[in-house]
Amino acid sequence: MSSSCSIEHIVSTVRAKRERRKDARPGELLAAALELFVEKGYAGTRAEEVAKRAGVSKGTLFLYFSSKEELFKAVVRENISGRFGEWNVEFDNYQGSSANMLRYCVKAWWEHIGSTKAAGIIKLMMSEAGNFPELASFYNAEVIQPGHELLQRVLQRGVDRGEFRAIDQKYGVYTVLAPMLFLATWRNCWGACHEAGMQIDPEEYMAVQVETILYGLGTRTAVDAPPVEAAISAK
Amino acid sequence: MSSSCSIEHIVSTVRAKRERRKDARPGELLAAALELFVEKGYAGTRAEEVAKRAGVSKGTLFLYFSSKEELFKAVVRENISGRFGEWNVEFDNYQGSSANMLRYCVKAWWEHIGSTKAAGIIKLMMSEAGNFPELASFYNAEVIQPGHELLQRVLQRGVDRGEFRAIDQKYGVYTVLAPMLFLATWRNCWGACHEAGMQIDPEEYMAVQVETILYGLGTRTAVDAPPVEAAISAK
DNA sequence: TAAACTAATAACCAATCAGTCAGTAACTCA
DNA sequence: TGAGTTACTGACTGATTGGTTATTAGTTTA
Repeated sequence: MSSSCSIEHIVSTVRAKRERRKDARPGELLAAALELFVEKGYAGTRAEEVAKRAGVSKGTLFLYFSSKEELFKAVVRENISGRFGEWNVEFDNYQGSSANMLRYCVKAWWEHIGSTKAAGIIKLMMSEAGNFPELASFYNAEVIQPGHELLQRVLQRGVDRGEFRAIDQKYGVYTVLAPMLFLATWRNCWGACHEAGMQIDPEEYMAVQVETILYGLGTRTAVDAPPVEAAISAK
Repeated sequence: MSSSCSIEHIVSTVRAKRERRKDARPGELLAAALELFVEKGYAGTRAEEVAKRAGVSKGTLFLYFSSKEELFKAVVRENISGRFGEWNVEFDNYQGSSANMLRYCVKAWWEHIGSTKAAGIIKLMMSEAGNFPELASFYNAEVIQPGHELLQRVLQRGVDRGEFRAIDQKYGVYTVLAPMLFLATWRNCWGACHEAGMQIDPEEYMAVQVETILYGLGTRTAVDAPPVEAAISAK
């Protein structure tokens, strides 16, 4: 009795241990690799450490990715989900003021990119662009250019409707882009640093930046408009 | 005659060849190391490559710096010349409008930091802060905090004189800081990338940002003020 | 139950690289 | 001139690490 019972127990335990489906493995490896690459850079990350964090052996890693460089490329590609299609649709259907639209864009960006692991990719590309030119131009074509275009449409809409003053076409987008990307990189760089004044509260930071930007874009109503939260949730 | 002459010639040639003073060597090594660390990151930079770029052997490098990590620390320290003392003095003596003062600050920062090799340090710290916590907190104490304080003084002056509207004390500085640091890092990350739209013209970029910021800070006169160049050179 | 197949491992190998050190060339000064 | 000093070199070493492979454990199928 006790023998068959214990054998079954062992079998079920072993089975539970291997419960993870086949294709869970690459995902876990990619997640572990993203974290480590962002944390320690490409060269500073050890293949074995990635494997360990994913709960497998080094051999398994090379079973799924033929080399460290392939793993790196997969990490970047995996995390660049071109969300620009749906965002452009949202843009086309938006009815409200351009000020609120910009507020909404910034908030959406923060929720879907800035505050997620995808922000790590921004830091990663900044750190490693020089070492992976092909990846850099892929990232440029897939993320940077579409992002610029979308943002340019937003600003242009404001200008066309007489809500924003006309500013430089090319460098105007950076007025919005710079504070956002700065926040994303800053958090990923100094996130582990707990010195005084190093930590940025994203909500407060963005609120201050957006309102100043809107003020700077010439929408006098901006200062009197409802605060960000209310404006967004109302929509 | 000819013999003594030729001997002297040889001697002088040899002497010229070794003309470099002793303490030129560490400087050359630090310069080479800065370039390579910024380009390829800490882990990706080979000690021998640093030595080669400085025109010496690897042995010589370790003659001047006891380890790669010491070299890295020296590179960061070397390029953090606390210029904040003199800038604070300039601040105290400044007579003009706060708008022009901010324009001047931005221009000075660009000339002395942003456009120089020192900007590479910014990227370097962002990439490696996680791997060198002690250096990160050194950089924080030596650069980030003094910088924030100086900028805060500038903004506060504007508020006190009724030139700027009162904005958040803590996050207001980022309105100026973010576009500047973003520019510096952007150039050091994508500088080698010659894709369309990747290159930023610093002058134009800064002009657009500063005027938008000033507009955003509530100085209605900003848009009517002379362009940056004129405003600075007039002072 | 036995053979065929799959997923994963851990020991292993070859290349790389930080750091060392025995040696050399030029220079100084007695 | 030659002994001692300084500045430097480059071959060498030991540790690390990307990548390979022989082997094992478990599953499926017949």
